[in-house]
Amino acid sequence: MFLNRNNSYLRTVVLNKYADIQAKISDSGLKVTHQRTVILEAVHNMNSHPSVEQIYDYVKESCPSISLGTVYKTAETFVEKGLIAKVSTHEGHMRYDPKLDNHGHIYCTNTAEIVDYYDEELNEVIINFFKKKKVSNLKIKNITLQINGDKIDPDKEISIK
Amino acid sequence: MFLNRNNSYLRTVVLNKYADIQAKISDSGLKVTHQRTVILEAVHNMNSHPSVEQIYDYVKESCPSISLGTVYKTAETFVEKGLIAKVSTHEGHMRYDPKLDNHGHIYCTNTAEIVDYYDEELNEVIINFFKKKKVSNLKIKNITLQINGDKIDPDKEISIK
DNA sequence: GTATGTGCAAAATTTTTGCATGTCT
DNA sequence: AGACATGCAAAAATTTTGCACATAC
Repeated sequence: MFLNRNNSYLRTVVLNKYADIQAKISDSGLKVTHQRTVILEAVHNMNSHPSVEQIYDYVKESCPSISLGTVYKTAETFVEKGLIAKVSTHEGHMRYDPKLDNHGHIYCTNTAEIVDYYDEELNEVIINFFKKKKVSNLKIKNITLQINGDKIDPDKEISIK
Repeated sequence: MFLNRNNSYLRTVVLNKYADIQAKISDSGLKVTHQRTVILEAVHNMNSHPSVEQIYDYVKESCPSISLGTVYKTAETFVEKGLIAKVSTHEGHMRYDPKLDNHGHIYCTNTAEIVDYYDEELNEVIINFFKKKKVSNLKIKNITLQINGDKIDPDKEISIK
C-alpha cells in the first residue's frame, strides 16, 4: 500500500467510511445530519457497546455543540430504524451495539465490559428450539443470550475458546 | 381436607408460609424483620416478576409505613444473599424473580410482562456449550436467555408449547 | 418552503445516600 | 448492649419533554 504526501489513501478510507455511515442513515429513511453521522460512527468505532453517556463524550470531540438529549433521541431512533441494537446489562443499564447479526454477550459485573461471542452451532440450536416449540401469541423481535460474571484478572481479556 | 370453624387449616398454611419465608431470611444470615418478610413474601406471591415500585405498592397493604428506599435496599440485599434473582428487561428495567433454577424469560415489549419458560433440553445444550467451549478469565454467575417480542392479542396469554 | 432535527433547560423518573431512630438477637 | 435495619428526606443520576431555532431535502 502506497501513500502519497497527503496521505490520500487514509483520507479516502475515512471519507468512504463516513459516506457509508451516511448511506445507512439515508437508506433507513432518516435525514442525514452531522449529529446522526457522528453518533452512528461512534457506535461503530468505539467497539465497546457504549452507553449514551459514553457516546456523548466521544462525539463531543467532533461535534462539541451536541446535546445529551440529542444522543438519547438519536440512539433510540437508530434502534427503531434497525441501524443499531440495544443491549441491557444485568444491572439494567442500556448499551448500544452496531452488530445486528445473532450473537451472544458476555457481561462483566465488575468492569461493566460487554464482549461479543459468536457460535453458529449455538445459534442454530436456539433458533431450532423456538421453531420446534412455537411461542404462541408473541411476535418475536429478538432473542438475547447473556453470560454474566466477574472478570478474574482485570488485566487480561475475557474470551470464549 | 377438613376445616374447623376458625378455618385453622388455612390459617396454618398461611402461618407456615410466613414461617418458611422467615426461615429463608434467617438461613441466609440476615436478621428477620417484618419488612423483609413481607417483601420476600411479595416477590414469591405476586407471580409477576415485579419491579421495586410494584413490590412497594403490594407490601404497603400489610406494612403501610414501609419506605420505598427500604424496598430498594432489601431487594438488592436479597439478590446478594441469593434469595431472589434480578432480571433486567430489554428496556433496561429491573425486575425480581423468586425462581432460582435455570429458566428462560419471554418479555413482552408492549405490556412489560415477563413469562417464565422451562426446557430441560435447552438448559443442557447451553450448559454443555459453555462447558465445552470454556470461557476464560470469567467467573460465571449466571446465564440469561430472553425472548423479546410483542404480544399479538393482549387478552390472551403468551406461552411456549 | 416544508417537514424534520437539534439544543437547551426544565421536568419527570428512578435510584442512592446519610443519618437519626428503631428493632432484632 | 451492640450490631444491624428502617424511615425519611435530600441528593444524585438518568431519561424525557417542550419549544424556539436551525437544517436537510
